[in-house]
Amino acid sequence: MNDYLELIKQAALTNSIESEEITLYISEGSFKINTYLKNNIVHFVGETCSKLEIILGGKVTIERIDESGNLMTIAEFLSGEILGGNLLFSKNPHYPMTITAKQPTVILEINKDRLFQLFSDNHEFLKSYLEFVSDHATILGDRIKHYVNKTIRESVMCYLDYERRKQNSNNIRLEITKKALAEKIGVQRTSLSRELAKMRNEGLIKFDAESIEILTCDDIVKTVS
Amino acid sequence: MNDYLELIKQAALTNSIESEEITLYISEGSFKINTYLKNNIVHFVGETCSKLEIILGGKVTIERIDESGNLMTIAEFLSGEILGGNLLFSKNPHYPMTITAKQPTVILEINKDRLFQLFSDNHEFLKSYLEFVSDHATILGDRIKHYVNKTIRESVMCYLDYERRKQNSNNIRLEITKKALAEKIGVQRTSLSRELAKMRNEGLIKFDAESIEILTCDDIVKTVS
DNA sequence: AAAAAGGTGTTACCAATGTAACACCTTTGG
DNA sequence: CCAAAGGTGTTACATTGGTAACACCTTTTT
Repeated sequence: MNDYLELIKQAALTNSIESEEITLYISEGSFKINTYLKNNIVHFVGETCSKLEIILGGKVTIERIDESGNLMTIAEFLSGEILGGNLLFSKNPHYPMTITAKQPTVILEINKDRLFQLFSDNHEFLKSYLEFVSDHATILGDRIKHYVNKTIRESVMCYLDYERRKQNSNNIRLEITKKALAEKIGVQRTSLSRELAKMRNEGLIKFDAESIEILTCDDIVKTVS
Repeated sequence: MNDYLELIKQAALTNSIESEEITLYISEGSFKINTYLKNNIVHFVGETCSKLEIILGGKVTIERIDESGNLMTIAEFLSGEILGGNLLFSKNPHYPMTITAKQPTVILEINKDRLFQLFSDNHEFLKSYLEFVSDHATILGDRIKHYVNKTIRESVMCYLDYERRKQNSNNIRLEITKKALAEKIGVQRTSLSRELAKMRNEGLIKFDAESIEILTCDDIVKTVS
């Protein structure tokens, strides 16, 4: 249990709460720790959201399955991020999509009443909470923009640009499979494959199963406005 | 000025604030009233958001113009709704898209510090605020789902279903022009026109310049899941 | 009333992308 | 080590929807 306390103190949202308080809240049940294994479902689509959750470790994704059974990853949340922040106080507090753990995941659950109490007692906490919720909402907004990015090439460029900065190299190691990448950007695997082949023909990239090398940065800068 | 006070007392978010307080806030400048004419720009894309705004009357829309100059209406906000609620406390508080008044519009502007103070002083207000922000975020979420609705037919079905319920009739009077409808669902006018023609050929609808009549409800129910 | 502006309907053409089918790898589990 | 499962690359085909061009209306402006 103490290692959980440590994790809670590390999370940006909860680090302004005293350890003794945390212990108290856990013992009285208004804070709770849940653990999930890989591919466990954290929340089903339509489930009522009645608690705020903070990811203490691991990774969850929000996925959408359309009528034809195609999978699309809408968002990915890692340690320190919150779930349900936008839902909890909403008039229609139902998870709009299924949330799944993609790795062994530890989640802290905060009861709604306790949360509201924390807002009143701890202005620092309220400030962090608002910041988190706001950032999430803008992430969702970006996501819209991202989907308005309609061509596959644009989506690929976005991804490459992001990874290029992250890995600080033009030779990008693929941390996920191409199949997963296709799901991430919401296109067919074969269409992604085709577009990558086109980009190779045009001399923009080189690639194999494990990596993509960017040959001309100019176009990326142009495309990713 | 008194008529504004009246409007402020009517808005769901602010109706828990006492009239005297409101008057005080206005006189000290932490509340401010702004008015806009039709097609005035309320906020430019990229502008920093430093205040919360409440629409007291009129209508604003959030529009996106893509590289090719095509217009798409992302959202529409009416009296009582708030602007900037998701931005204000965000780390990157810039309006992601331009906000335009579509009618003569009156907006109440609340200073960030005053807002935070109100959260502390008035828990009812905090609750309403959280509810508003949450609902907005979920609206944005729906909007994603809406854009994932990729075929024009699906978007049209959605619109027809919505209007059918609203007007309580299968013979739907078009309150907006077809051009505007095309912008609303983010497609070319001609493509919408073509799709409507197809649906007419298939015996699903009849239409003219002012109305669309739904002939078979079944498909709508099937399409709009 | 004449002219200009803007909405509407239609169609030929084309680019983007989903679908399906297949061959070929690599990884995993018995 | 072998077989099954799952990722990868490729291509022919069909559909969707954007573009452009035009004719026809209605509304607004002068």
